[in-house]
Amino acid sequence: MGITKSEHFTDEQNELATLAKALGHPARIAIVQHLLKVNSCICGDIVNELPLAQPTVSQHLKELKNAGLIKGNIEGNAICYCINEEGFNSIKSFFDHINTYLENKKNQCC
Amino acid sequence: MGITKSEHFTDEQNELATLAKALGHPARIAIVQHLLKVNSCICGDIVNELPLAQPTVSQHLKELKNAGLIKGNIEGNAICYCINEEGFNSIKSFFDHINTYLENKKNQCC
DNA sequence: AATTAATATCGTAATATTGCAATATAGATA
DNA sequence: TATCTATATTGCAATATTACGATATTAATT
Repeated sequence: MGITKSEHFTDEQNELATLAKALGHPARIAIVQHLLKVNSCICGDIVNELPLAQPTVSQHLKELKNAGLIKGNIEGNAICYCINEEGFNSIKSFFDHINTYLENKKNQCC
Repeated sequence: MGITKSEHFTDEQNELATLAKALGHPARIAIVQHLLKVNSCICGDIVNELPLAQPTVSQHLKELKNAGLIKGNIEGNAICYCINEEGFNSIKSFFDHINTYLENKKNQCC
């Protein structure tokens, strides 16, 4: 049905899924990678970096912002984007958990 | 158009996006969390754990398997699933990069 | 061989996502 | 104020995802 039964899952599960989903498109990975590289923000530059039209990029930026993975500051008539620490911190403990698990090499099928 | 322009992005960007996308649904987060908890695998148990019908769970398991995040072993007429280290290792360096970046607190907008 | 049990696949309806042209908005500048 | 520049929003077509009933498959059990 294309409609996710969010109400049947925990808040944590829904939040992690929302964050992962926001990263689930190569354009949005590219945006995050670019922000990690140039550190301080840009926006028209992101449009120039990506092989997509300006409205499409704007939409991807909106999704990353809504998920809490990037922030945008108004700078005159331009908007400056950068990484939002909060969103990535929410993911961190999940992956820390997985890494600890994998380091202990318990992951064998039956 | 609902069709992603994968060919315009790098292999790394597409791979990370595929992995993130596979985790971009609460049911699939729940499956991974369950496998982390019970360690060795199960399958009918996963169906019982989730508030979804058996074909739906089967579909989610398939997506996680295709992404390389879980593995399945045939055990008689049952199938035993567990975490697949490889998939999660691919994500690790991306998040390590982000964590290093955030620890250096360079993330300020213009 | 027939039945049971566990899982996958098919088919389909409902909804979501992707992409962009056209247009709107808002600030800067002439 | 008119215009330019940067970004967002709207509207829509194409495609993808989600969910599940019905059915198929495969192996164990009787």
